Amino acid sequence: MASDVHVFDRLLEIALLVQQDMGRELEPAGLTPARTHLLWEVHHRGPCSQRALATALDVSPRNVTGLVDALEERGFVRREQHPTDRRVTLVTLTELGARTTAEMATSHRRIAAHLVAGFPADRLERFCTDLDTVTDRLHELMDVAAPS
Amino acid sequence: MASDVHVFDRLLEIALLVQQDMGRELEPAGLTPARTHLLWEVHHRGPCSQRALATALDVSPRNVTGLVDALEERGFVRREQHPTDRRVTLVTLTELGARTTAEMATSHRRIAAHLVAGFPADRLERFCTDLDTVTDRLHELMDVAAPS
DNA sequence: TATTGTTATACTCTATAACTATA
DNA sequence: TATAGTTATAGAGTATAACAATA
Repeated sequence: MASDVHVFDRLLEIALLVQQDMGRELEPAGLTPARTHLLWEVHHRGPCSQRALATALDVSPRNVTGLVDALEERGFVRREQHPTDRRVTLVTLTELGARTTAEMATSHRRIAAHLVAGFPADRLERFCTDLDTVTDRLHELMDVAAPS
Repeated sequence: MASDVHVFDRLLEIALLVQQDMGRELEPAGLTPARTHLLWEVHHRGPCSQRALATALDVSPRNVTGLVDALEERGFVRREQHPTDRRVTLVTLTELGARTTAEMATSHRRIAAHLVAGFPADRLERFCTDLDTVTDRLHELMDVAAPS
């Protein structure tokens, strides 16, 4: 049963499932996948400029404007002035945003725990190592192939 | 290094990378991710009704209409009459569509082979088994949680 | 009456290009 | 001159609702 194709098909399937899961219960609150992704990024990086977010998400600055607009309108983030550079807008989490991302993190942990429940320590260890390898090679492929 | 959270983060990362990769060289030809997904489905199922595609892709019938319109316009698929039920439109691959999906399959095999290159047989075997387990559990989670 | 696909309408995500305010 | 963010415009993906043709 173990074959190369199998691996790719599985990864594709997993990609679809994970994507579907991200922000399914969140959509009612206006947290679409793209907005969730941005919120998640701010959660990890702390207050940051929209420019930085555009780069991090590999998306146009214009797009970030729209996403931040929507998130601000719904109370998840706040736009603040950069202390020294007046061109820059700093995006920060509101209390609601912080609470929401904290819940997401908890949810991720719960899901991940369920996914590998019952794996003996050494098996989990190997699985993580292999996942790392595959991820690294995917990154390589993307970077090498990217320069159109 | 091996931990539950690690697994989820990796899967999320992989999801993003795989998604990005799917149809990057194809976009110039008008093959966006959603259209590619539909094309891929027809490749696997053979000629099928738009209704069946809507169900398979978990998407509205209206959406399928648009995707098939675009694919037909670009010569990847053809609409044909169902032999007995005149309500039904059968979507089939054109020669171009068949050639394109064949190339995609080849590309998948090449990528997958690279991802697990150098894995000894038993390690690949275990990795596939674990991927299967994780995929199955993801499916479970989605199905259980889905009924809103 | 139920089903298939379509038209109508609307919202989200995304991009490029032109513009404003600041460095 | 270069950078950060915005307005303007456009294409793609998605959904619901109403409708036509067919079963």
